[in-house]
Amino acid sequence: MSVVTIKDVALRAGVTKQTVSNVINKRPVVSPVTRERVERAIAELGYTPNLLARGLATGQTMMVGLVVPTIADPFYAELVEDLERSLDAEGYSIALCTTYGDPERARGQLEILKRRYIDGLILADDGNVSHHVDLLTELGLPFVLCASETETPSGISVVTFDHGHAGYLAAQHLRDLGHRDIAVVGDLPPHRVRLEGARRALAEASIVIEPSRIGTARESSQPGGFEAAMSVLTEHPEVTAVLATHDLLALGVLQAAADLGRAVPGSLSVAGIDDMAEADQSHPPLTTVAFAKRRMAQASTELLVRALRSGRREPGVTSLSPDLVVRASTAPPPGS
Amino acid sequence: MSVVTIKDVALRAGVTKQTVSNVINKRPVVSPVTRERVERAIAELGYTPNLLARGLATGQTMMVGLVVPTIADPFYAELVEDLERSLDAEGYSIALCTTYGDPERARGQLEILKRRYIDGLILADDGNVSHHVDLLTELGLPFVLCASETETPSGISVVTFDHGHAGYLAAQHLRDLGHRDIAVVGDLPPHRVRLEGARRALAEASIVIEPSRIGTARESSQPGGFEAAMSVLTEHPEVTAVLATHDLLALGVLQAAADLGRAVPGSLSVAGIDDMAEADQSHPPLTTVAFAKRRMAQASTELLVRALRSGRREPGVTSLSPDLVVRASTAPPPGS
DNA sequence: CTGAAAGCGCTTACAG
DNA sequence: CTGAAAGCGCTTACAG
Repeated sequence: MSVVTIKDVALRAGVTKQTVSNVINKRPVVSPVTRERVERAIAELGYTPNLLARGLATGQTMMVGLVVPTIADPFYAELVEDLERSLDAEGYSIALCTTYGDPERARGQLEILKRRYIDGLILADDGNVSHHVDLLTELGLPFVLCASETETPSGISVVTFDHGHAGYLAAQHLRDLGHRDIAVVGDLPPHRVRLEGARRALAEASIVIEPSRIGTARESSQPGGFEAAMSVLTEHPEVTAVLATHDLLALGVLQAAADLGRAVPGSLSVAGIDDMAEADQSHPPLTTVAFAKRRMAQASTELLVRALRSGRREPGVTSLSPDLVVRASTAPPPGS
Repeated sequence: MSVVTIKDVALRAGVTKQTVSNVINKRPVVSPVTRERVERAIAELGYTPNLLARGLATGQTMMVGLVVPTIADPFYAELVEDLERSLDAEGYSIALCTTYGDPERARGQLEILKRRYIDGLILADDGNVSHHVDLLTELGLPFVLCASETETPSGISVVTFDHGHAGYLAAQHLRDLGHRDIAVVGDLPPHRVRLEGARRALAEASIVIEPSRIGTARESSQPGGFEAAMSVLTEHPEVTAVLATHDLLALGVLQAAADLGRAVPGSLSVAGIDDMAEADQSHPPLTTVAFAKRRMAQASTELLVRALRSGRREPGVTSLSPDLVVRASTAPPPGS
């Protein structure tokens, strides 16, 4: 345990500690020869500034809090890893907090972070946004919100994905393949924006999604997608492509297609949205629209760092564009 | 941003700050009436001690570093989440570092953690154990190592799983179902201990694993398991059960069984080891042996906290017992 | 360009 | 049981 302090360095270099401090902080007020001497002393002693003390003196801890509902969900795990990477690149360390979606726990965690005098924080929406936002503004820390959903509270910095464009891209892809008889599986409230985007893409080719071809899933899950797909596909065997508003639903659609003897993509094309890890491993691998967590991480970091440097809030919504990922579950309609 | 300090509280309560400090730290030297007055002032002002300042004064930051190779791997993600939970329960916050398996990066991260004066750290083995151990002892911080593999450097605190017992449990299960013609897929160097355990269990029923029935996989992956299983099962069609030394391999075995027209578990039983998330979602769901990350997290936390309190190292290996998880991929051999 | 002083917010002996 | 002092390791004006 090296307990070497700035005082030791000063002693060894034959100067006072504020001169050492000046050298460390690269203040251009130190004569080259003195600097050189101090630097040698630092190297010889293996000195490295105590961040706690510095934090207390400057009010800057170079530490940011990361608040996520859980890390067991791969989406958040990836996001946290990407955030760690981008924040690390800016010199910030990370204090990780998980809330399990519990507002009480979140409050406790935030209290502690505040007592640690972190510089700011990034939190991933876990559905309790409004609650957290109140709490956060109360704490007075700069923060940015990574919103996975479409609701975006105003007056704060939020980074989100353009869900409408996601729907647009998926539908555009199916449309460009030549599909005209397209069904939608999903129609869950949080996916409405995606559906609208899909409508827009199809409208460009004068294709209208018939209401009867929209299968409302009871929940965004594989079974949910399965049931909805079974019902839509048996009622509308003429459908050649299904757009699922989430990969989980799409996985269920794949299952339904197998049960109905519809080869994918030979007889039926299936596209999802999200690009979760499983999308890559389904049979066949799923064509989908990816939300790039890394970009979300970078944008969030950038926003926070800028706010930290400038010292003022920059409220507003940054909407990230998703990417189409074409895999093997989509093809032109049969007989084209 | 509440900037209320101990001084403000003292002022309001009409005492000096060290009396406030005494109240906060529950030192039994304060008269009830003074305490009451101080506590009211604290409540009224919403005072909460600055952990940075306290850390500087006491040398205790109540912060521990968590060093893992990645969080994108669900194993580590779960472990980190469980560690966060158990450490939080002990009052510790977490500084998260990912190394990506890069020793250089690990060194950098550890340097920073040291400068933050964290109290101790827990790190998950990423294969560079020995490297890290040197670095860590050099840093002089109390730490415990979560070793997922079997190699356990001595002289330090390490928590690991009993891999031999894992193999034993899997083999015992197959044995007790009545299987005698058992093949093994795996045989990778890191899985040797598991294989030994399996041998032990089978030996108790006088069953010997014929060397020709051991399929050596080129790597611990689904394709690796598939290839090894194809070769063993075609050469030894009499085999009624396969023990894979890892779930990934077992998933490959399942695939091979499907290709060979062997129904699982009707015609062939398959057991894995690890209980990764996918094991629950295969067809059929995989019988396996689970390594309880939560227990690993708890044991590690306990060890570290004890070391922190006692102020001295407690080197040694804590070997955690795994659990058999029976799902649908195993059954008695056909015709029994 | 360098040094003496005060302060960040807390705690820890140590007198009274 | 309470208060005055010194210190944790750093930084920030401010004289020289």
